[in-house]
Amino acid sequence: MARTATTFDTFNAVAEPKRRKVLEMLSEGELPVNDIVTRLGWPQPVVSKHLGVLKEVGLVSMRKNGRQRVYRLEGEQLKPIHDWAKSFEKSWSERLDRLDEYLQELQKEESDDDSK
Amino acid sequence: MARTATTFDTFNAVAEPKRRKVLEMLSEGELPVNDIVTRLGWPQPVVSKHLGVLKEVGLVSMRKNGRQRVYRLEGEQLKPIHDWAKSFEKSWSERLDRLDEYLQELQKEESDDDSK
DNA sequence: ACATTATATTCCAATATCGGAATATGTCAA
DNA sequence: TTGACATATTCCGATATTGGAATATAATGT
Repeated sequence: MARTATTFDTFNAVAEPKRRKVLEMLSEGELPVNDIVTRLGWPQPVVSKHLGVLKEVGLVSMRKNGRQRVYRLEGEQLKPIHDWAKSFEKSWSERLDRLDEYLQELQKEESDDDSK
Repeated sequence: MARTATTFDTFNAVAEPKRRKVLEMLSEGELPVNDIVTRLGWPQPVVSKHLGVLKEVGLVSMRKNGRQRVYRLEGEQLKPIHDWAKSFEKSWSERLDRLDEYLQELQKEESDDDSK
């Protein structure tokens, strides 16, 4: 068996750097394909293919406007990734917690000084 | 050119469902390989290989203990993913914002009723 | 009907993947 | 040293990927 298909889920779709770039670009508003092509400077088929993958997993939607196809970000689809990563938050915030405690202790000492 | 290497970055490493499973398991505490093997029921080489990828990108670290190798989660490495996804938060919270407004409006109407 | 514009699709080569089987390496114990 | 245990590595087959080139499709204007 080979690697999990790219179109299988959001995690795979987003693993490709170029696709993340496209999503970032679309986060500022919907865009027709050609705008993405000119802004990013990639060959048009490359852009279309990546948009195809993103559409397949629901990360973008498409609307026809004349002969243009306007793509729009569907950001809710990124929430599962956010939530999954966030579920590990504890493991990177522990250090900050300790820093917090330290700072609180400093403050306490300061107010002790004040009360003198 | 083929797909971006799995060992290239965290996003790719985490795109594989089995590797996410391993990370979730390690989030409860460090474990030697064999514990992971028996808990997940996967062939030992499969587990070792996935651990290898995770170690390569720094998502886990390893410590020798006798003939065992104990793996530990390095959760800070997931923060970039969290932050990236969070940067799109606006696009999925807008609906909720609107829902909030709606609910607040409902409440206001209710208290108007109360005041009658 | 035809040319033009905008985009998608197909075919291809090079490459990287994942899992399985077998085997190698490393560590301890007797 | 020999054996048992824990884990990593190598080799392999089947498959999916990405980008490029060429081409197909679709919509518009003349």
